[in-house]
Amino acid sequence: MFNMIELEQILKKNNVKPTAMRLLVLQFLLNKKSAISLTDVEEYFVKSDRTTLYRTLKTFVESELAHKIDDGTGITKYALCEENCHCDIDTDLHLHFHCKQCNETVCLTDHKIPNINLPKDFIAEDVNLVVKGICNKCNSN
Amino acid sequence: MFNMIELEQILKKNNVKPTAMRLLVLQFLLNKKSAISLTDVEEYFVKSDRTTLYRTLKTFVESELAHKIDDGTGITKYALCEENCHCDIDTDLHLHFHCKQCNETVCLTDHKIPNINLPKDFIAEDVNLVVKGICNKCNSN
DNA sequence: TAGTGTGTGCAACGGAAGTGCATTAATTTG
DNA sequence: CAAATTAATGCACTTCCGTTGCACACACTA
Ligand SMILES: [Mn+2]
Ligand SMILES: [Mn+2]
Ligand SMILES: [Zn+2]
Ligand SMILES: [Zn+2]
Repeated sequence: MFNMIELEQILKKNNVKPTAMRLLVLQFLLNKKSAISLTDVEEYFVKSDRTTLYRTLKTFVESELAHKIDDGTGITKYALCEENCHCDIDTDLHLHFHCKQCNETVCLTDHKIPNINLPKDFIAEDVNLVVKGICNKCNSN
Repeated sequence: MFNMIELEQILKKNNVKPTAMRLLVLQFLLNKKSAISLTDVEEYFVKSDRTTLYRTLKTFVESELAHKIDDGTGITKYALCEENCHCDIDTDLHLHFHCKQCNETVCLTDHKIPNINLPKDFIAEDVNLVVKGICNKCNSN
């Protein structure tokens, strides 16, 4: 996948100091196909503290390296942003899909959020679109 | 607004036994223009217990009298369904708007959720579309 | 090397949803 | 009508997750 040098560059590009933990969490996120929760990271890095991981993810979100996902499960998920993403409402926001069977949440980055007509005087600043159902993997089993 | 007889009929129509508390909560919901949280109800009915109100709302949702709204604030909101609503994915689901200023969440029942194209083998069973920003009221002040 | 700032770990807190169980109210049945 | 059954309510308690405060460790800079 990615070696440490590459991981470092990703962090530096987003003005995040490449500490050991951050590099590992970044690697973890890169290897995951679906969105992950704090608990997921916690269970993987048993040696590290929950708070550190929490703040690592927070740092990633604040530096636009990752985005938070509210998939309606009540558990906040995280996923890496795509290259050059600024979580812009018109160009970057995409659909999220939560599978009720395998309980995984995925970014459908190809499915941008459709333009939404709001009533007069409403101003949109952020949009969240989540579809729940059965994912492709679970469906073909 | 609605008198007790009418309120009773609404409950009975949805096979909910019209207890005193349920009638009052129904009335409260009917008078509210925006979606309400359990805490909202709790603060209004100080004499009643939170659990009772919690279960009242739960009963309403289960009997399709009301629907739950996850507006991304982390606090579950509730709003009455429209006449003949069955929370059907194709016909009933609508857009929700959360105002960052007044902190209110409203149902935009006229704005049905647009048809969403999913990748192959994905099955949609539920959709949640929430727009955050500034509402019409806050915008005109 | 001393000093300053940032990152990490431990502990504790807070809000909100949910559950178990006893009590009370309503409804059915003899 | 009285007894028995069922449903609703109230209180206490739990759980889960996100978050914060503070002390210590590490890293960089003067
Ligand atoms: Mn995403
Ligand atoms: Mn609604
Ligand atoms: Zn699945
Ligand atoms: Zn507003």
